[in-house]
Order: sequence, then structure tokens, then C-alpha cells
Amino acid sequence: METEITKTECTSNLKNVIDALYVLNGKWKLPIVLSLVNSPKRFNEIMKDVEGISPKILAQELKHLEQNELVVRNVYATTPVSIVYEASPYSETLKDVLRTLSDWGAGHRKKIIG
Amino acid sequence: METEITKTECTSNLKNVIDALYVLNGKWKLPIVLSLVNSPKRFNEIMKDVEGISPKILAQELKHLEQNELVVRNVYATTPVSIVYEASPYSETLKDVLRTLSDWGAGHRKKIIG
DNA sequence: GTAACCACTTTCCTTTGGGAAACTACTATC
DNA sequence: GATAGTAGTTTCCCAAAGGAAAGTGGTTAC
Repeated sequence: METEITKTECTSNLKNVIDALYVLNGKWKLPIVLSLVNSPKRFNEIMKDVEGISPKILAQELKHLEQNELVVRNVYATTPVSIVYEASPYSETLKDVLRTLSDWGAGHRKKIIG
Repeated sequence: METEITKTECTSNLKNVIDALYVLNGKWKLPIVLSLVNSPKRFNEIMKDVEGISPKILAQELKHLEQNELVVRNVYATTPVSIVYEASPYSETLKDVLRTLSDWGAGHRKKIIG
């Protein structure tokens, strides 16, 4: 038996995967994180970099990413205050996940379309 | 420089990841695949195993999974015809993806909630 | 003082995903 | 002839996701 697994283990795996997908899900979260991995940016700079996103959605997604500690919101006491978003050190842990997904996605497209 | 990457590489990675997530997305696709990995099943058996799913959604998701070659639909010429769904050999390639996602999801829950 | 910039928020609308229930066409059983 | 099962489809409905456009409260440049 190579990978024998109990039903309990299986459902808890499923729950983990669903949790992970919840964090990564939606049209904009990954593009925003990747934009900030390149360099920290201010709100309007992200708007320009991530093409097509509306301010409502950007504000909402940044909050979600902040809650999940993937993005840090820095407030600087200049006049007027400047707010700079950056990818957290913790967002590094997504690397493995993104590489695996990217590899599978590339292979899958070849299989289905090519 | 450890992981220098061009903008083109980065966007193509992003596209790959989004393609992968498109295939795995939604409330039911993974539960269905995992149910069929345990054993091949008929329509109404899947209905019982994957709790809460409606026949409309199940039919729709099975079509999606079939198009992506993760599930195979076998028709047997009994009277009446019996139709058995099974996880394809190709669905094995999801293992790495699911393990990585599961690991990250488990760690993430600990970080954010625990 | 007026025009523009910044970081959003608010309102309204459309699209998408998914659920409930009924229905279909066929067959088998009592 | 009535009931039940098999493998779905159809219709109607609701909620969440996301887009467009305008507004807000402050500051700065001209």
C-alpha cells in the first residue's frame, strides 16, 4: 500500500486545500501580491500596475490580504500621510504553492488545448 | 541575485496559476474528484457520498471535470445502461498540487487563527 | 480660488455560482 | 397499472463577486 489514508485524514486535507484556495481565490489577489513582490507601492501605483482593477475592489482585496498577513500597510507621517503597501516576508511561503500550481497549469494547458 | 525573473516570465506564471485555479475552483470539484479517487461510482452514488450537492450542480461539475480529463465517464451497455464515473490516471498529477496546497493551508490556518 | 492629487467609500448595476423543486424518458418490480 | 430507480434536465430563485461612476475629505500647486 503506497498511500493508504483514512477518511478523516482525507477530509482534513480537503479542508486545508479549501482554506488555501479561499486565500488565493478571485480575479485580483495574486496579481496584487505579485505586483507588490516586485516593489512596494502606493494605492494609485498599484491601480496603474494591475490593469483593469477598480478602486473599490483594490481596497477590498488589500484588506483581505492584510488580514491574511500577506501584505503590510505602512503609514508614514508625512504631510499628507503617505501609505505604502508591501509584500510581507510571510508571502515568501507562497512561493512553493505558486510554483507547483504554475507547473501544473502549464502542463494542463498543453494537455487540454495543445 | 537568487530568483531574478523577467516581467514576461512573471505574467506567464500568473496565467498558469490562474488556469490551474480555474480547474480546481468552486465548492464541489475537489470533493467529487476525491470521492472518485476512493472508488469509481455511479451518479446517484456520488450524490450520496458528496453531501449536499444537487443533481444539477453534480451533472455540471462532472462535465467540467470530464472536459479537463480528470474524470472518465464509462457507459456500459446493460439494460438499462449503467454509467460509471472514475478518476482518470491523469488525475494523479494533481497529487503534488493538492499536497502543496494542503500543507500551506494547514500552516496558514495555524498562523492566522491559532 | 480653483484645479488636481491621494486614498479611498458609496451607490447602483450586471454577472456568475449555486440551491430547490419539478420534470423527463426509460426500465424494472410488485 | 402503480411505484421506484437511474441519469440526468429545466425552471425559478437567491446570494456573492465584481464593474462603473460619482463622491469625500484632505492637501498641494498655480
